Amino acid sequence: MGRQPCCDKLGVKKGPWTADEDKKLISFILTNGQCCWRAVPKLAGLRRCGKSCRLRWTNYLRPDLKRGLLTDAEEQLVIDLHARLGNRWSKIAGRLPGRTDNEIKNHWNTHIKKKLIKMGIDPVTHEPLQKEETNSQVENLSQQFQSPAETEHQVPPVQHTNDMASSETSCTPTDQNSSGDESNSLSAICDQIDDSLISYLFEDDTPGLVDAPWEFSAVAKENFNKVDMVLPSWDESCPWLLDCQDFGIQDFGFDCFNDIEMNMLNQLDVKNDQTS
DNA sequence: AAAAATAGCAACCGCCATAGC
DNA sequence: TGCTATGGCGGTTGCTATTTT
Repeated sequence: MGRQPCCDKLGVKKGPWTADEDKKLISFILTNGQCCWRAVPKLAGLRRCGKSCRLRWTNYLRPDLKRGLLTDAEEQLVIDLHARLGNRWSKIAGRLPGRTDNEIKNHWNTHIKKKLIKMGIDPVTHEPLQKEETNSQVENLSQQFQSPAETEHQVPPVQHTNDMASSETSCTPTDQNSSGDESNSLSAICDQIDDSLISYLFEDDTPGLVDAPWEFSAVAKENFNKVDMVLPSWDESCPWLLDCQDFGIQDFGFDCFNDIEMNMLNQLDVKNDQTS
Protein backbone atom coordinates (compact mmCIF):
# COMPACT_ATOMS: atom_id res chain seq x y z
CA MET A 1 0.00 0.00 0.00
CA GLY A 2 1.27 3.44 -0.87
CA ARG A 3 0.23 6.74 0.51
CA GLN A 4 -3.23 8.13 0.57
CA PRO A 5 -4.29 10.08 -2.52
CA CYS A 6 -3.46 13.76 -2.66
CA CYS A 7 -7.09 14.73 -2.77
CA ASP A 8 -10.34 13.34 -4.04
CA LYS A 9 -11.10 15.25 -7.18
CA LEU A 10 -14.77 15.41 -6.27
CA GLY A 11 -15.74 18.63 -4.60
CA VAL A 12 -12.37 20.23 -5.22
CA LYS A 13 -12.69 23.81 -6.33
CA LYS A 14 -10.75 25.05 -9.34
CA GLY A 15 -10.15 28.38 -10.97
CA PRO A 16 -9.14 31.74 -9.54
CA TRP A 17 -8.62 32.05 -5.83
CA THR A 18 -10.84 34.35 -3.83
CA ALA A 19 -9.51 36.78 -1.24
CA ASP A 20 -11.15 34.71 1.45
CA GLU A 21 -9.35 31.58 0.33
CA ASP A 22 -6.08 33.49 0.21
CA LYS A 23 -6.66 34.71 3.71
CA LYS A 24 -7.27 31.22 5.00
CA LEU A 25 -4.22 29.83 3.29
CA ILE A 26 -1.91 32.62 4.45
CA SER A 27 -3.08 32.30 7.99
CA PHE A 28 -2.65 28.59 7.98
CA ILE A 29 0.82 28.58 6.47
CA LEU A 30 2.09 31.39 8.63
CA THR A 31 0.72 29.71 11.70
CA ASN A 32 1.72 26.18 10.95
CA GLY A 33 4.39 26.42 8.35
CA GLN A 34 4.69 24.35 5.21
CA CYS A 35 4.40 20.81 6.39
CA CYS A 36 2.18 18.52 4.39
CA TRP A 37 0.40 20.08 1.46
CA ARG A 38 -2.09 17.27 1.26
CA ALA A 39 -3.36 18.13 4.70
CA VAL A 40 -3.41 21.88 4.15
CA PRO A 41 -6.79 22.24 2.40
CA LYS A 42 -8.60 20.25 5.02
CA LEU A 43 -6.90 21.90 7.98
CA ALA A 44 -7.21 25.35 6.49
CA GLY A 45 -10.84 24.87 5.57
CA LEU A 46 -10.29 25.08 1.84
CA ARG A 47 -11.99 23.10 -0.88
CA ARG A 48 -8.81 22.99 -2.91
CA CYS A 49 -6.28 20.42 -3.92
CA GLY A 50 -3.09 20.49 -1.89
CA LYS A 51 -1.17 20.99 -5.05
CA SER A 52 -3.24 24.03 -5.86
CA CYS A 53 -2.58 25.42 -2.38
CA ARG A 54 1.14 24.94 -2.79
CA LEU A 55 1.12 26.71 -6.13
CA ARG A 56 -0.96 29.57 -4.86
CA TRP A 57 1.38 30.01 -1.93
CA THR A 58 4.66 29.77 -3.80
CA ASN A 59 3.60 31.80 -6.80
CA TYR A 60 1.43 34.45 -5.28
CA LEU A 61 1.03 34.59 -1.52
CA ARG A 62 4.54 34.07 -0.22
CA PRO A 63 5.40 37.21 1.72
CA ASP A 64 8.91 37.56 0.35
CA LEU A 65 7.72 37.88 -3.23
CA LYS A 66 8.44 41.00 -5.19
CA ARG A 67 5.56 42.04 -7.35
CA GLY A 68 5.61 43.93 -10.59
CA LEU A 69 7.70 43.82 -13.70
CA LEU A 70 11.22 42.58 -13.66
CA THR A 71 13.80 45.32 -13.62
CA ASP A 72 16.25 45.68 -16.48
CA ALA A 73 18.96 44.15 -14.36
CA GLU A 74 16.78 41.22 -13.40
CA GLU A 75 15.77 40.75 -16.99
CA GLN A 76 19.37 40.68 -18.14
CA LEU A 77 20.19 38.21 -15.42
CA VAL A 78 17.35 35.99 -16.57
CA ILE A 79 18.70 36.09 -20.12
CA ASP A 80 22.17 35.21 -18.93
CA LEU A 81 20.92 32.42 -16.74
CA HIS A 82 18.66 31.07 -19.45
CA ALA A 83 21.60 30.93 -21.83
CA ARG A 84 23.36 28.65 -19.39
CA LEU A 85 20.56 26.77 -17.72
CA GLY A 86 17.91 26.61 -20.43
CA ASN A 87 14.26 26.37 -19.43
CA ARG A 88 15.07 25.41 -15.87
CA TRP A 89 12.87 28.13 -14.52
CA SER A 90 13.03 27.05 -10.92
CA LYS A 91 16.82 27.18 -11.00
CA ILE A 92 16.71 30.59 -12.62
CA ALA A 93 14.16 31.78 -10.09
CA GLY A 94 16.43 30.54 -7.34
CA ARG A 95 18.93 33.16 -8.41
CA LEU A 96 16.41 35.97 -8.34
CA PRO A 97 15.24 36.54 -4.80
CA GLY A 98 11.57 37.31 -4.57
CA ARG A 99 10.76 36.01 -8.04
CA THR A 100 8.96 32.79 -8.84
CA ASP A 101 9.61 30.33 -11.61
CA ASN A 102 6.14 30.95 -12.97
CA GLU A 103 6.67 34.68 -13.02
CA ILE A 104 9.98 34.39 -14.80
CA LYS A 105 8.61 31.86 -17.24
CA ASN A 106 5.70 34.17 -18.07
CA HIS A 107 7.98 37.17 -18.41
CA TRP A 108 10.27 35.20 -20.67
CA ASN A 109 7.46 34.11 -22.93
CA THR A 110 5.75 37.47 -23.12
CA HIS A 111 8.59 39.98 -23.07
CA ILE A 112 12.13 38.68 -23.29
CA LYS A 113 11.53 36.26 -26.13
CA LYS A 114 10.19 39.02 -28.34
CA LYS A 115 12.98 41.33 -27.39
CA LEU A 116 15.66 38.78 -28.27
CA ILE A 117 14.03 38.00 -31.57
CA LYS A 118 13.93 41.67 -32.41
CA MET A 119 17.61 41.81 -31.61
CA GLY A 120 18.25 38.97 -34.02
CA ILE A 121 18.98 36.46 -31.29
CA ASP A 122 17.49 33.02 -31.14
CA PRO A 123 15.75 32.84 -27.76
CA VAL A 124 16.29 29.09 -27.59
CA THR A 125 19.97 28.82 -28.46
CA HIS A 126 20.96 32.40 -27.65
CA GLU A 127 22.94 32.34 -30.84
CA PRO A 128 22.57 35.01 -33.47
CA LEU A 129 20.06 34.01 -36.06
CA GLN A 130 21.83 32.95 -39.28
CA LYS A 131 22.70 35.98 -41.37
CA GLU A 132 21.06 34.70 -44.52
CA GLU A 133 18.01 33.72 -42.55
CA THR A 134 17.99 36.62 -40.24
CA ASN A 135 16.16 39.10 -42.35
CA SER A 136 13.25 36.92 -43.28
CA GLN A 137 13.27 34.98 -40.04
CA VAL A 138 13.29 38.03 -37.82
CA GLU A 139 10.64 39.54 -39.97
CA ASN A 140 8.46 36.50 -39.63
CA LEU A 141 9.07 36.08 -35.93
CA SER A 142 8.58 39.73 -35.30
CA GLN A 143 5.29 39.65 -37.09
CA GLN A 144 4.37 36.72 -35.01
CA PHE A 145 5.27 38.32 -31.69
CA GLN A 146 5.13 42.02 -32.27
CA SER A 147 2.12 44.13 -31.55
CA PRO A 148 1.27 46.81 -34.11
CA ALA A 149 2.08 49.52 -31.61
CA GLU A 150 5.61 48.22 -31.20
CA THR A 151 6.39 48.55 -34.87
CA GLU A 152 6.35 52.29 -34.56
CA HIS A 153 9.53 52.43 -32.55
CA GLN A 154 11.81 49.69 -33.68
CA VAL A 155 14.47 48.77 -31.19
CA PRO A 156 17.92 48.50 -32.69
CA PRO A 157 19.43 45.10 -32.09
CA VAL A 158 22.39 44.74 -29.80
CA GLN A 159 25.15 42.28 -29.32
CA HIS A 160 23.98 39.73 -26.84
CA THR A 161 26.26 39.30 -23.88
CA ASN A 162 24.89 36.23 -22.23
CA ASP A 163 28.13 34.37 -22.53
CA MET A 164 30.98 36.64 -21.68
CA ALA A 165 33.55 34.46 -23.36
CA SER A 166 31.76 33.71 -26.58
CA SER A 167 30.17 37.07 -26.99
CA GLU A 168 33.50 38.55 -27.88
CA THR A 169 33.76 36.43 -30.94
CA SER A 170 30.18 35.93 -31.88
CA CYS A 171 28.70 38.99 -33.41
CA THR A 172 25.14 39.38 -34.37
CA PRO A 173 24.49 40.34 -37.94
CA THR A 174 23.39 43.70 -36.69
CA ASP A 175 26.24 44.52 -34.40
CA GLN A 176 27.22 47.47 -36.43
CA ASN A 177 23.93 48.97 -35.62
CA SER A 178 24.00 48.64 -31.87
CA SER A 179 23.99 52.22 -30.88
CA GLY A 180 20.36 52.54 -29.94
CA ASP A 181 19.10 53.67 -26.56
CA GLU A 182 18.00 50.26 -25.48
CA SER A 183 21.21 48.63 -26.55
CA ASN A 184 23.14 51.16 -24.58
CA SER A 185 21.11 50.62 -21.50
CA LEU A 186 21.33 46.87 -21.80
CA SER A 187 25.04 47.02 -22.35
CA ALA A 188 25.35 49.21 -19.32
CA ILE A 189 23.41 46.71 -17.30
CA CYS A 190 25.57 43.90 -18.57
CA ASP A 191 28.64 45.79 -17.56
CA GLN A 192 27.29 46.07 -14.09
CA ILE A 193 27.18 42.35 -13.68
CA ASP A 194 30.46 41.48 -12.16
CA ASP A 195 32.19 38.40 -13.46
CA SER A 196 32.78 37.05 -10.02
CA LEU A 197 29.12 37.44 -9.20
CA ILE A 198 28.20 35.62 -12.36
CA SER A 199 30.51 32.74 -11.63
CA TYR A 200 29.15 32.61 -8.11
CA LEU A 201 25.62 32.56 -9.39
CA PHE A 202 26.33 29.88 -11.89
CA GLU A 203 27.85 27.49 -9.43
CA ASP A 204 25.23 24.81 -9.45
CA ASP A 205 23.58 23.90 -6.19
CA THR A 206 25.11 26.74 -4.33
CA PRO A 207 24.17 26.17 -0.71
CA GLY A 208 21.53 28.56 0.42
CA LEU A 209 20.58 29.56 -3.07
CA VAL A 210 19.34 26.51 -4.79
CA ASP A 211 16.74 24.24 -3.37
CA ALA A 212 17.00 26.03 -0.10
CA PRO A 213 13.91 25.96 2.05
CA TRP A 214 11.91 29.09 1.85
CA GLU A 215 12.63 31.60 4.55
CA PHE A 216 11.15 34.94 5.33
CA SER A 217 13.78 37.45 4.36
CA ALA A 218 14.62 40.48 6.44
CA VAL A 219 13.73 42.70 3.50
CA ALA A 220 10.35 41.10 3.11
CA LYS A 221 9.73 41.42 6.78
CA GLU A 222 10.60 45.05 6.61
CA ASN A 223 8.35 45.55 3.61
CA PHE A 224 5.41 44.05 5.34
CA ASN A 225 6.08 46.00 8.47
CA LYS A 226 6.18 49.16 6.43
CA VAL A 227 2.52 48.82 5.57
CA ASP A 228 0.87 51.75 7.19
CA MET A 229 -2.43 50.68 8.58
CA VAL A 230 -4.32 50.28 11.79
CA LEU A 231 -4.11 46.79 13.06
CA PRO A 232 -7.24 45.20 14.42
CA SER A 233 -6.90 43.01 17.41
CA TRP A 234 -5.89 39.44 16.82
CA ASP A 235 -9.00 37.75 18.12
CA GLU A 236 -11.17 40.34 16.44
CA SER A 237 -10.16 39.51 12.90
CA CYS A 238 -9.17 35.88 13.12
CA PRO A 239 -10.80 34.20 16.10
CA TRP A 240 -10.25 30.83 14.50
CA LEU A 241 -6.54 31.44 14.51
CA LEU A 242 -6.54 31.25 18.26
CA ASP A 243 -7.33 27.60 17.91
CA CYS A 244 -4.06 27.17 16.08
CA GLN A 245 -1.98 28.61 18.86
CA ASP A 246 -1.77 25.21 20.46
CA PHE A 247 0.53 24.13 17.66
CA GLY A 248 3.22 26.47 18.90
CA ILE A 249 4.54 28.16 15.81
CA GLN A 250 7.95 28.42 17.38
CA ASP A 251 8.18 24.73 16.76
CA PHE A 252 8.01 25.48 13.06
CA GLY A 253 10.50 28.30 13.12
CA PHE A 254 7.90 30.86 12.23
CA ASP A 255 8.00 32.91 15.37
CA CYS A 256 8.71 36.04 13.36
CA PHE A 257 5.33 35.90 11.71
CA ASN A 258 2.90 37.23 14.24
CA ASP A 259 2.97 40.87 13.26
CA ILE A 260 3.75 40.14 9.65
CA GLU A 261 0.80 37.89 9.36
CA MET A 262 -1.53 40.55 10.62
CA ASN A 263 -0.16 42.99 8.09
CA MET A 264 -0.66 40.50 5.30
CA LEU A 265 -4.19 39.77 6.31
CA ASN A 266 -4.92 43.45 6.50
CA GLN A 267 -3.44 43.96 3.09
CA LEU A 268 -5.80 41.35 1.80
CA ASP A 269 -8.68 43.13 3.49
CA VAL A 270 -7.69 46.36 1.84
CA LYS A 271 -7.41 44.60 -1.50
CA ASN A 272 -10.82 43.09 -0.89
CA ASP A 273 -12.36 46.44 -0.14
CA GLN A 274 -10.88 47.91 -3.24
CA THR A 275 -12.19 45.21 -5.52
CA SER A 276 -15.63 44.96 -4.02
C1' DA B 1 -18.99 52.86 -29.55
C1' DA B 2 -18.62 48.14 -30.47
C1' DA B 3 -16.32 44.14 -32.08
C1' DA B 4 -12.12 41.78 -32.85
C1' DA B 5 -7.47 40.95 -31.91
C1' DT B 6 -3.71 40.77 -28.88
C1' DA B 7 -1.07 40.65 -24.56
C1' DG B 8 -0.33 39.34 -19.92
C1' DC B 9 -0.67 36.35 -16.27
C1' DA B 10 -2.75 33.07 -12.91
C1' DA B 11 -3.80 28.52 -12.67
C1' DC B 12 -4.03 23.86 -14.36
C1' DC B 13 -2.10 19.60 -16.40
C1' DG B 14 0.91 15.98 -16.85
C1' DC B 15 5.31 14.10 -16.15
C1' DC B 16 9.23 12.77 -13.24
C1' DA B 17 12.12 11.83 -9.15
C1' DT B 18 11.78 10.75 -4.56
C1' DA B 19 10.04 8.82 -0.47
C1' DG B 20 6.68 6.30 2.35
C1' DC B 21 4.22 2.13 3.08
C1' DT C 1 11.28 -4.69 -3.27
C1' DG C 2 7.53 -2.95 -5.69
C1' DC C 3 3.76 0.04 -5.70
C1' DT C 4 1.89 4.46 -5.11
C1' DA C 5 1.42 9.23 -3.22
C1' DT C 6 3.87 13.51 -2.82
C1' DG C 7 6.26 17.45 -4.17
C1' DG C 8 8.30 19.89 -7.73
C1' DC C 9 8.90 21.27 -12.35
C1' DG C 10 8.01 22.83 -17.17
C1' DG C 11 4.52 23.35 -20.63
C1' DT C 12 0.08 24.85 -21.73
C1' DT C 13 -4.46 26.77 -21.26
C1' DG C 14 -7.96 30.03 -20.44
C1' DC C 15 -9.55 34.24 -18.52
C1' DT C 16 -9.24 39.23 -18.24
C1' DA C 17 -7.58 43.67 -19.57
C1' DT C 18 -5.96 46.45 -23.10
C1' DT C 19 -5.36 47.91 -27.76
C1' DT C 20 -6.62 48.14 -32.45
C1' DT C 21 -9.81 48.28 -36.22
